[in-house]
Amino acid sequence: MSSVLPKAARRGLADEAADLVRAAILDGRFPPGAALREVELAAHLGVSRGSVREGLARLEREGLVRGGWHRGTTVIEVTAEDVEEVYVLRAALDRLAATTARRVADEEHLSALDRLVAEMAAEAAGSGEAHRLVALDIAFHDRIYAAAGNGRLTAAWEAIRSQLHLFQLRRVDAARAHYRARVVEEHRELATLLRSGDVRTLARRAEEHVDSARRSLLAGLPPAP
Amino acid sequence: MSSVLPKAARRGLADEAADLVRAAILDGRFPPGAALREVELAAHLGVSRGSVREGLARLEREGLVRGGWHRGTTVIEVTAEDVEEVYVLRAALDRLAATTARRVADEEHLSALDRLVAEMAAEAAGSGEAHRLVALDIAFHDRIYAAAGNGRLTAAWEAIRSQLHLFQLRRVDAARAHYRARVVEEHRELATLLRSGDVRTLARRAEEHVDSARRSLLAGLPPAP
DNA sequence: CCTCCTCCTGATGTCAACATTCGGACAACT
DNA sequence: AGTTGTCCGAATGTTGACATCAGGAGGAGG
Repeated sequence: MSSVLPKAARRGLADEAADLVRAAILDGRFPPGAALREVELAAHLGVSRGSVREGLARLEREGLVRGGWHRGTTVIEVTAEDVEEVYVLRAALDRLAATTARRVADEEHLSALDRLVAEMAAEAAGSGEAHRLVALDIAFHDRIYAAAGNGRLTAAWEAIRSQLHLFQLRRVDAARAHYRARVVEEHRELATLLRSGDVRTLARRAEEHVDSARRSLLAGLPPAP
Repeated sequence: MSSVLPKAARRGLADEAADLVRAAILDGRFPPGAALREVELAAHLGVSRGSVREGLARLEREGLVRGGWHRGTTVIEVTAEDVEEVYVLRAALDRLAATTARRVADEEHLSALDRLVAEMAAEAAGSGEAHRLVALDIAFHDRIYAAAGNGRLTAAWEAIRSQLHLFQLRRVDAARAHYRARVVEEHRELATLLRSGDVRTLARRAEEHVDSARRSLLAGLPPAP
């Protein structure tokens, strides 16, 4: 996840399986509501059910899937209520992350943010895949949380990160032009404020940034699913 | 939790194991830093290693234990940095939960809060176990999150709830008299503000409530563990 | 005496088979 | 016809055995 230190931490098959399934969900190969059967996944991924099970538990922690007692695991739906919940929480988390990062971020993190904005600008100018722009968007906020250096805060962010990723992908489908036009400028402003801005202004802008995303997504959603 | 329908949700052995181990940690039978060996727990609880493993994963999601690749699972330490992280995040979450609950809470939740304050007052007057007072403290905030009705927000709260429980137990050890004296009044004020208070005042008081707890805990901790 | 290498021990990671449970199909009953 | 009770299939929950790995004890070499 764009960490500074690759750390080479050896991961188990459970993490591997979680990554594969997560990628499949974000790619749309598992549409919202799809059932994720353990035996099926185990056979397809070439690992045991135990590992798949552990990987699915991880995705459940990320909020990408939901499961119940003897009721299997399914991909979450994207209802207006879900979007509302995630974005309201994200606004509070982003506000805290931004104000904290404003205090403690070092130059390395700040320049990394500038670099990401530059990449976003290049990507938005071209007409490439929208997926890549969304990935850069998420990576930008990953950096802010990393800069804040609060492990629990980062964990809370990671608990909604994947859901947000899924939502943002729908957002570009719904409002592609609008998204491309504003995404670069909004992030550039955030990067500037993080380097040398008033804390209160930064807090307000961080919340507004989320609110902007929420509204543009809700506009393209069915009102009552 | 206090839903109209008890739902009688049947739980698996993993949940059972997680509950047992969590209780043991909060009781002090597993002190901070203690190693939680899977085979040992499995034998002692009378279940298989797989179930214990899944239960430990759940406790890891709650932040009560930490684990690494082939490095086992250990109870978290209580360092000043950990306390700082949890309370800073909690302040942001509590602020959001309180302001949301102020808008959407129904009478049932509000009267439940009053009832909890009354119980706390009765408990603080007597000289019973401090554990019970802390449990009521946590339950009070559980109610606020339930009243807010945001599932993701509640999940974020539950990710630090058990750690907070652990910290608060240390807090009463460190500053027992101070805690008893203030805990009832602070919660009573929060309950009042939730029923009919200015939102901005409520938000400020919610953050101050957390800050008060943080400082009184940090005061009784070793400076550099 | 210190350093490095090797091996060993105890633990976790992984697996495939067994037991339990949910949900719907089907039929009997009212 | 609508409802209730029963049965069956398929998926999950659980288990014990096997494979793999981290960390330290011990000894050879410097």
